[in-house]
Amino acid sequence: MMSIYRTNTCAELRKADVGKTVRLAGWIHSVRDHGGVIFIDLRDHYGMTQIVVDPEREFYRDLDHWRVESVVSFSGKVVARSENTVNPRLATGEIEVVAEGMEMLGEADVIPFQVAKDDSAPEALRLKYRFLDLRRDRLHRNIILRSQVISEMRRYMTEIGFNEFQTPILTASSPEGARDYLVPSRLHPGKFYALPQAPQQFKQLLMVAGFDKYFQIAPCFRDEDARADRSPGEFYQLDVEMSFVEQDEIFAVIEGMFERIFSKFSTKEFTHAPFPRIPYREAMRRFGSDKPDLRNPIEMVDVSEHFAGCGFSAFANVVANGGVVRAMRAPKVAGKPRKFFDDMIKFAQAAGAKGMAYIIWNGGEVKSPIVKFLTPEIVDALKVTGKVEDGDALFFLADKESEVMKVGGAVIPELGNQLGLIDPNVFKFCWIVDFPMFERDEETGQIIFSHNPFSMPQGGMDALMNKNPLDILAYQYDIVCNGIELSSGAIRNHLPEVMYKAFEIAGYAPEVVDEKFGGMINAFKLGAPPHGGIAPGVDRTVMLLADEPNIREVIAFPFNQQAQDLMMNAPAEATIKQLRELHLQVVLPKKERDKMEKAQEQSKQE
RNA sequence: GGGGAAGUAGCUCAAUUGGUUAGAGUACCACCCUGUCACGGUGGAUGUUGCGGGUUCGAUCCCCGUCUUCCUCGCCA
Repeated sequence: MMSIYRTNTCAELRKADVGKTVRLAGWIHSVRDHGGVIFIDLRDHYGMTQIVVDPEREFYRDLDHWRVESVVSFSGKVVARSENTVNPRLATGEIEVVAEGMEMLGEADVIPFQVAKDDSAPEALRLKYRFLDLRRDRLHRNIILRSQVISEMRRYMTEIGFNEFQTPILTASSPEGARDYLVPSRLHPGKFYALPQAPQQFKQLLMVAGFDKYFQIAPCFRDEDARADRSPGEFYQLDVEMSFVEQDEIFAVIEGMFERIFSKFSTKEFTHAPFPRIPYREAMRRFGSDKPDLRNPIEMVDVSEHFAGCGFSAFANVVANGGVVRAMRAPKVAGKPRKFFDDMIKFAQAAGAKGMAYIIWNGGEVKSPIVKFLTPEIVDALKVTGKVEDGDALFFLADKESEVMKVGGAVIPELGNQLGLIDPNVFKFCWIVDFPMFERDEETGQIIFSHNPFSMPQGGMDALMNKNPLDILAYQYDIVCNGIELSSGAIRNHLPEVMYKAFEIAGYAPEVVDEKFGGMINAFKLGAPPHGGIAPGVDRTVMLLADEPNIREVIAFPFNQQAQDLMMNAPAEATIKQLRELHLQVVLPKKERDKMEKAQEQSKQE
């Protein structure tokens, strides 16, 4: 059906349309008033078309303003532009529309920041006027990309036999994990629903129900603080669960999904399946991180044996006391000024290191503050172990292993960035596998679950009965791209006996397990298939594809860092009536009370 | 909850060592201009320098407090 507002979009008209009478509607992107002739760029979702207006036209004389971002519709004739006025940067640049009539559909006031030009407005303002910000090219494209990525995920999952399900948004609080968002119940005074942190239990129950292959573009809610790559409040994940599978079968599904998405929506190179699998402990040892950026060639190698009993007592003592010395090779830095090395040491110290040593190999000479304490044999051995080439340097960290890993995890990306070793034009994926099932709490000394208590321990019951708990690995994995964790997943523990035993090791009696996870355990007692899954983050995936450093740039209506919606003014106070219906009473912390009293005083004075 | 950075016109920024009338670009308003596409030109209006206090003859600048925003640590099965 023909629209009364337009015959064509602003991206459609070409030379072949010359002579047609058309009607276009959109936003006034820019106005160039030359006195005798006025050019208007009319913009809609699809593109832009130049409108030519004769100022003698009645509709022009009657109008006070051509204020940008007003919504108007123009009728007129499509005309070919003369050769020297064609705009090759515009898809419609070979034609223009000579306006014969115009209708103002939605006049705009003065806008708080520019839409047409790159006006770097502060984020709070952009969030308050998000609808304006979303008109801007970059953000508009990001949100479209997000929509297309989600469509493609659905298409892929459906094609390979998965069914999409919906799970409850109002559900029960889960006792472990992140902080929940709670929703008070009106019918049940004093009781609360919780918004799901993830549909974890539901998707497992769908497997127990025999549905075999589940997916959902699932909203998840966590009341935790924000980061650049973590939006507070809510986010979306491609939630996946499969029955009768082993880890590798899940990997194949997800690798296929990422291959599909990244080949379709990015021109950059990316890792093809199978993605490298790196055991957790190896990743920590080599990169000091369980989300390594594999674009960065720098990693740690153990050189403890070379420093054991050496003349550099600071390092020799660390080794003698059970610590480690690890080296990181910085390629082609021999020409760098002293300041580079001093700054790296300062950086390491800020990350918690007591210090950082280095040795530079340059044209057969060795430069280093510590070399005078070392024999030539040790220096040569370090060169071999560190795979040093002439012009390279080694940086050394010595401490307890956990400290060295922590500092190395900070220094490695910093070195990679500073030395320009990270190629922005590739995506490097990897799986981190074999997470430990248990770890020792450093403060209390107790054995605790190190990640997910519901993962299947490798070796099953036998391992739980006979192995040192700290040596037991779980079928638990992460997928990482360019240093960003896209998802965790696991083969689940579907055997009640194994579950009770795992919880027993972590210090939970069977009654406690029944009380907290009774629903799941009962389901597992009535015939549960082996199953597992994963849930790659949609926001982070789009962030990578759009090359955006901040997750808010790929979310249409994000919270700010304080978990507020500045446009809708959320969260907001509830009315007395609402509170009464929900049987709630608000008790503000003192700080907030003081703030409110102050605000009330001020409004009284006014 | 801790640490860091920032806060000056609607927006982006400047303002010498603390110095007298706080400037520029852009947006806005008026006028001029028939081929621009970030059009150009002339002129105009626009400020509680986040807020409160202190030091000083004098504070955008120094000090204290406070608020806001971003980044970060904790947190994120």
